[in-house]
Amino acid sequence: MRPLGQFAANVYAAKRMTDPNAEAVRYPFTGRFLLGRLRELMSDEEKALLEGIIERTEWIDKPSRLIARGEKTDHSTMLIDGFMLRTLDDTGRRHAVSFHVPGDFVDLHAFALKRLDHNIDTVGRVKVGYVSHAALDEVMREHRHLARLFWFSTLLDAALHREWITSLEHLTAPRRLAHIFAETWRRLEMVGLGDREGFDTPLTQIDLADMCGTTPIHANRAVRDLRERGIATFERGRVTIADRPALEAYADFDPTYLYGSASLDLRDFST
Amino acid sequence: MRPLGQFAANVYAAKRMTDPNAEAVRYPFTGRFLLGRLRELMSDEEKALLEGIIERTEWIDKPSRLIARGEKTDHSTMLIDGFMLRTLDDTGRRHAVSFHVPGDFVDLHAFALKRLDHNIDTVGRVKVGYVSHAALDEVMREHRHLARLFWFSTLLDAALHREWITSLEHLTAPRRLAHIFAETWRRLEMVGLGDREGFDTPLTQIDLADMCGTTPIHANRAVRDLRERGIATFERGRVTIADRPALEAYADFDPTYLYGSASLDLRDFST
DNA sequence: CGCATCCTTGAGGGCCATCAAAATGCGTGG
DNA sequence: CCACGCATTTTGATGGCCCTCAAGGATGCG
Repeated sequence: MRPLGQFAANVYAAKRMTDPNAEAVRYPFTGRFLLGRLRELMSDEEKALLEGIIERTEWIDKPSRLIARGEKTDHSTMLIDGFMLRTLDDTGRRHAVSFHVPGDFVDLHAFALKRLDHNIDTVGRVKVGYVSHAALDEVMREHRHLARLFWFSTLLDAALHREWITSLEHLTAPRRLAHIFAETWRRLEMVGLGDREGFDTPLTQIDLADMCGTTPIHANRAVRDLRERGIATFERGRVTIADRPALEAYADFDPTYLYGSASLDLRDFST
Repeated sequence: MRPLGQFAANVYAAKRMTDPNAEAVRYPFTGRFLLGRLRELMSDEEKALLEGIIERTEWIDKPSRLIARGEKTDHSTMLIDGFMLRTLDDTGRRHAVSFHVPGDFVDLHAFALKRLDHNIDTVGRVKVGYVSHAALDEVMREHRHLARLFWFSTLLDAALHREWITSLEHLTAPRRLAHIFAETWRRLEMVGLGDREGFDTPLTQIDLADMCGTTPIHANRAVRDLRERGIATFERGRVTIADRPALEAYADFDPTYLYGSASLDLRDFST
């Protein structure tokens, strides 16, 4: 994988970055949206507008299917706290096509598509915020730059999909798992979550299997492989990374596809 | 895979559809853009605008890398004739993450991302049209509805990615190949290409391998599998589908993710 | 007619699915 | 505090899919 550029070891060291925690406090519902990516290009007015169109928030305690494939929706969902999976079912089996962390506008694309071609499933306990499509439409009509940022955020999803495809095409199951851990950790860092040793997550090994495209049994062997290599450990509720360079090397991980602020030369979105 | 709804056997039979060939004649560069999807919602003014911002067209005779990963671009590319692959390289091997047919605005997302995280490779002989980002920006500033359609078209790419992921996660190589044939045929039909028996394509078995995430050797065995089952044959330059229902059943193919006009209830994009 | 590219086939081995079963951890209720 | 049920995690054995290495055949182009 040819690297596109250097990525600072500590993504928060980059210039023009926004302090993650301050944002999350000031904008409790939407403070992590595009954090670590292009949030530094959002004006205070835009941030306030976005925060203001969250009409309702909700805690969902148990893993559940928030939106089923084919359902017609008139609102979109901001993931405020916790994790979600985007999934597709085939006979008796669930397949994950992407994973979401706080700050992700998980079904913004439903605004344009109206019906999703996939499910949105919660993982563990989550807090979500709802925005009506009518409100989105109104805000976007008046605020072209914000509309452009919304577009950008859906393009990020597509970039994640592409990386997931490549990962499925050329990595073994343990390496794919390593890739998932590496990506998740980076994305959590971007939005001010995770810590020095790893991150907390309510994912089960069954979820990991859905994400790796393997069986739970083999996912377990992949977990064991990472443990025996001294790369990472997985316990219920917690992923601990013992050796980050080894993890990222094993996964053939190059974070440029995340379009993080630390690789600012990657895009030019100031208009 | 749970079907979302019925898809007419002949996608052109649906109401409110635009005649594919007439469009391609009237708008020689962009007449297939969103054809079979939401083109019927484009006004004549919008169609003319889009056609007008194509600044230059070019025939490219040999398979080549049109845009390399990481390259900075100030224009986007409309695929007018022929086929393209979106690829990522890893050590010595190319992996395809999506496939493009005429009418696809292949790197519209480069407008927002500026640098792509993947390559754009041509397959066989292609004709492309170029649009500067400045022109795109100007058109989108004045024409909100057209801007929305551009957004929609990039969301289609993401939907294709998701289907590709699912296909990789749960289908064997011969079935993935069948899925690629089924999808390609449908998409060509949408834009007025392909025919009753199949479609012409300059894809090699090496390309098929890159698309399936297998080796060329195994791709060849997948081709043989489809031939021996009486489902489809692949010769240089031509895919012939012997048994469409068998093909689509074998591939577990449900075309709703293509968001075609024939499944109009899938989205509501009239604003 | 030589060369390059693509297609085809065979043999051996590794990754991962499936079937089967047991151990661990957690929440609930007694 | 313990008993119990349930979901999750772990391990073993067998077999199929697909990779790798190797080699030969077809096709098209200069």
